[in-house]
Amino acid sequence: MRADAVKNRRRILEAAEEVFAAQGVSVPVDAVAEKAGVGVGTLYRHFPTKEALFEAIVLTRLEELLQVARDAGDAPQPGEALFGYLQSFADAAAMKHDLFDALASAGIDLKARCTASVGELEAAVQHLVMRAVESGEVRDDISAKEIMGLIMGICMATDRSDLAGGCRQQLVSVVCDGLRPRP
Amino acid sequence: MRADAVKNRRRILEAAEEVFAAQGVSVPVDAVAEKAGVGVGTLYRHFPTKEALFEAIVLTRLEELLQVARDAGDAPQPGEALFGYLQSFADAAAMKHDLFDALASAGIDLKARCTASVGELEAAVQHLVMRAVESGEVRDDISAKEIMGLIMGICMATDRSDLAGGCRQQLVSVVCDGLRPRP
DNA sequence: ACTATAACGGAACGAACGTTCCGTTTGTCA
DNA sequence: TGACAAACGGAACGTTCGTTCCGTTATAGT
Repeated sequence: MRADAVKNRRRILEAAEEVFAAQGVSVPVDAVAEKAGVGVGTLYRHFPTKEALFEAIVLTRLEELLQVARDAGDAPQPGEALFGYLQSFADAAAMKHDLFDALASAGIDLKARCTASVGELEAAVQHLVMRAVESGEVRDDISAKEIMGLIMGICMATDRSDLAGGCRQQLVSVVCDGLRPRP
Repeated sequence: MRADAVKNRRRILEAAEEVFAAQGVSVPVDAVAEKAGVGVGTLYRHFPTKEALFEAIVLTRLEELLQVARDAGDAPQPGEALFGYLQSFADAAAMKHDLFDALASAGIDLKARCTASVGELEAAVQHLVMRAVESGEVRDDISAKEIMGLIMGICMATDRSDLAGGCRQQLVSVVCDGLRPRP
């Protein structure tokens, strides 16, 4: 591979990461190319479709979240592990619009690899939930999918309204309190 | 106004209500026109822009929700009133994609009238919250706007197609439990 | 240095969608 | 019933955006 090719590929990835995170994946491809300082033709030679580029970025994000979830999987206090994870999940989703888009539309029009990764993430969260339920710290009538949906909705609401950033943590904590078993 | 004009206007509104509810407001205008059995030109004579049509539908939905909120405003048991309202809100949003869209993008690109209606709705919810807080059934460190954020979360979670309808009640109960004062 | 070719840039293409325009139809009133 | 205006339908326009194409430029091996 030629030297300028590797350099451009890296620059495209960096630009896409930045632009997608800031404005979501609906941003035009041209904006990514411009940010990277290359022509659209160059971008398309490295990534055959916009969705391929999208996948390259989002998959790494999902992997990061997955890793965090798995790291929390064996923590000594399952309840705290879950609740802490949900906070960092919310923080990540709020900062990265692309991640938010990916999770929000999972299963609608996303390519198979993204859907699969979202599934893995759900499975990892499900594991956190199960452990928390077994330890008696979380009610047993709720699924990982539902919890993730709630958190995503909170991110959406705090993202798109004039709510102060700090209140996101409070909203997540409300949900966490609601997840505890009824006395 | 001519007889066929009245008839067509009504048919357009009915079609838009149906189509927007089922598929969200991003559905092409042509789809609404076809559903109504009229040409796009006719649609545009009755509603000068797509957004005008969108407003006409969504505003009535917001009015309905506002009415329900106000009806619950004087209920004898403030806590149950709030929790019951959250449930019906979630039920309504789950069925109506347009409502979800409207709330999701409130304050971004919505016309002033929609934003105003959302504000009214917030005020009505604020009243419900205040009464519930005063009666000691709901924690006092949460605002109506934040509650709306939680509602958004429920809407989003229930909007996702692969969740069964019954789990919506569980999600609402999680949020409601989280809203109760800490023991 | 020279050439073969990999890679580049960006104009151009096509599809989707909101909106407009105008020839045709239809309701209404004398 | 006849004529006029109101209303209709849908082809066409402009814009946005993903994608392709090709003439130009830069690289790497000899």
